[in-house]
Amino acid sequence: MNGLTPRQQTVLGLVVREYVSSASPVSSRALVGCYGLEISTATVRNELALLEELGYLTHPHTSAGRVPTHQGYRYFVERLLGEVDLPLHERRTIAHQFHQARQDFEQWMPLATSVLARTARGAALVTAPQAAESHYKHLQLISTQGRLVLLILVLRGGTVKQQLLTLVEPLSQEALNEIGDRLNQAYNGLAADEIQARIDALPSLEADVAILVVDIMHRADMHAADVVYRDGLSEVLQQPEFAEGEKAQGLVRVMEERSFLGVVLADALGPEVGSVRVLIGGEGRWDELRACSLVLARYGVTGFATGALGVVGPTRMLYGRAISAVRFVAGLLSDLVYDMYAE
Amino acid sequence: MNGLTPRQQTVLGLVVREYVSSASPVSSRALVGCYGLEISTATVRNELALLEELGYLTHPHTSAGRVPTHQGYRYFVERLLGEVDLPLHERRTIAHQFHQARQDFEQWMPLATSVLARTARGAALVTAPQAAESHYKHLQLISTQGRLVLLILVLRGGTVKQQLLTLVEPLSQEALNEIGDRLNQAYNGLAADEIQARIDALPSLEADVAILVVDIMHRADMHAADVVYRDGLSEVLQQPEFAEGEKAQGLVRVMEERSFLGVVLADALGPEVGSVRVLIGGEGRWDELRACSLVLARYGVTGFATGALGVVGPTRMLYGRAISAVRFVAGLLSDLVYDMYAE
DNA sequence: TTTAGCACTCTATCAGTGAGAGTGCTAAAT
DNA sequence: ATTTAGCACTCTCACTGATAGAGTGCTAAA
Repeated sequence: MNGLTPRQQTVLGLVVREYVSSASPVSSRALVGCYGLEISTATVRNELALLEELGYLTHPHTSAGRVPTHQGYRYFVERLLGEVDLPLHERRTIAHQFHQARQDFEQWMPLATSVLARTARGAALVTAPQAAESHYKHLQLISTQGRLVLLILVLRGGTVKQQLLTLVEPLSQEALNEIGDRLNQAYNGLAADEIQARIDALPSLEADVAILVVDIMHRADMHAADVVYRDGLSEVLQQPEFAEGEKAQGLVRVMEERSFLGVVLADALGPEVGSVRVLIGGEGRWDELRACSLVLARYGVTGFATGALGVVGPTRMLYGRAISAVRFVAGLLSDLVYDMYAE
Repeated sequence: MNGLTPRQQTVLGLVVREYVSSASPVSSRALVGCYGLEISTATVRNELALLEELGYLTHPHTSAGRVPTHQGYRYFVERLLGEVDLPLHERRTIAHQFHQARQDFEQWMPLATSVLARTARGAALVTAPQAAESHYKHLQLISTQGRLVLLILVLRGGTVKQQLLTLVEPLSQEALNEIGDRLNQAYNGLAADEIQARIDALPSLEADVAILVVDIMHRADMHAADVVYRDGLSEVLQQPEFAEGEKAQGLVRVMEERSFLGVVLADALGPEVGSVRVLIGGEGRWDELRACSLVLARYGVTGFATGALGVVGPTRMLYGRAISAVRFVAGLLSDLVYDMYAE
């Protein structure tokens, strides 16, 4: 069903590349002039007219050059782009940065986001890895002042949750340690529901803490994807398609609104770690994204912990760079997650 | 040195209020018509001309109404606004939300940011509270797999830092607990430098961990303000002053760029918790902020832990709302920090 | 099948125009 | 001395042609 002749593919590819780099409609003359085609402008015009008829290109108006349609971009991404990869020196630089930050947990997400934004030349979004299901690893109760206690809960995979807890009456740090030790022995490696099922057997104080722990784990399962790291928004807003404030505002809203992001990520990616997905112009489902493309991937280890990451840009984006950057960074993050979960 | 007559003050105040609400230059007719002044438009025009001569107002062009200058806004904020406060029902709603989130540490910053943005009708920025100096509270080493160990360090004030640690050879969880216990006993309440001074006395394994702890604490002291919570940017971009993409981009860059924020916050606020500061049009020092005003405050407990928060908007912003919102939220956050540090 | 040539269309730009808004000034009124 | 009415003046904004330029689509020849 690949209805395009080789020459049509060449022409379509050139139109996309030229439009991506110039941001203005591409004329037949520009194609022949800049890319050394061995055919005349008239022939190119015929091909362009045909490609337009097939739905890969449009006309802003009668006497303007051609602009790719969403369908045109899709064809480009799926059939013309081929397997792309970042240049070796870039891959090396990035891998080195990740290696340096390997031990420093808190740097992972900001680093990934900033690297992704700069490499893909777009606005980057990264969500923290979320465990498929939280598993208890370690609890520590720390006495603060009077009846106020700081509860630190470590989950499998290294997620740390903290919560305040007000006791009915003050307890010594030793007493708190004992409670912690008992719960740690009883619950190590269990999921929230399994803990829930064993609460009855506990004395009341431990039970209170355990209820809180279950509550925290449930919340962690629900809301982990809420934390979204962003970077590179201002770079994207420099693109001419966002010169009008209204367009710019649309993009900013997409980037800012938590709920929307969650829906798009879930819908476009699904729960499994897999290949890079490209979403062009909202793909008919999201009107707010009509002018934008997203390049998305899920990283991590399916069944243990995964997160999502992606690049947002105008439909006229550098798909090659974006796709390879997303794939590469997703791979590096997956490695980090794998190290944390392999047991 | 208050050179303005009462009537001039009234007129200036009305111009500011009207311009803030209408976003277009204010004519003498509009002032008399909408605010029921008992004087004619001609008299108002005389006053306007005088206020312009004194530098409080400008003219976009000959036949346009008046627009406040930065100096005009400053006079308005300092002398005409008076003591403002949020309406009681709003204060109650916000206090209630904070009360609900009191126990849930991780909610504090996002909640404060979102409340601030919505209440002040601007873009909100909040930095996490940073201890003046980190103090050791508790260490926990958690065995993960093989030689990989998760180090959890709790600092006074409830800050939790996590870091990976690769051992030379695997150790059991019990052995790790013993190391943790020994360090906890030795270091409880100490600052990084004090720990540094006592490392020599330790066996080599403990010493390695202690070096890492000191390193983490130093990093915490340096970089805590790096984490900035943001919200409400898209609302501000709806304002007509950001209709051109270029202006919008300037604002987004200010909001996104870490380094810049740090400088502004440090410079405009200083290290002490104090009253609300208003920065109008960059105050001559920051050109990127020429079209923006910031309403800033430091919250927390001076000498223990403080953070900064603020609202960014166009110079034509609702100063009354913004100032009272910033003050109120700063107060609530200070209370939370106080609870965490009072010992 | 390709190409040269040409008519045609649409945009972007510039100057010109008239309506409208709002001021600044002057002279009269209080 | 202050306030006010009246009016001339200025500047913007929106609309209107008119023009140059870019680029296509079509036709007829190679």
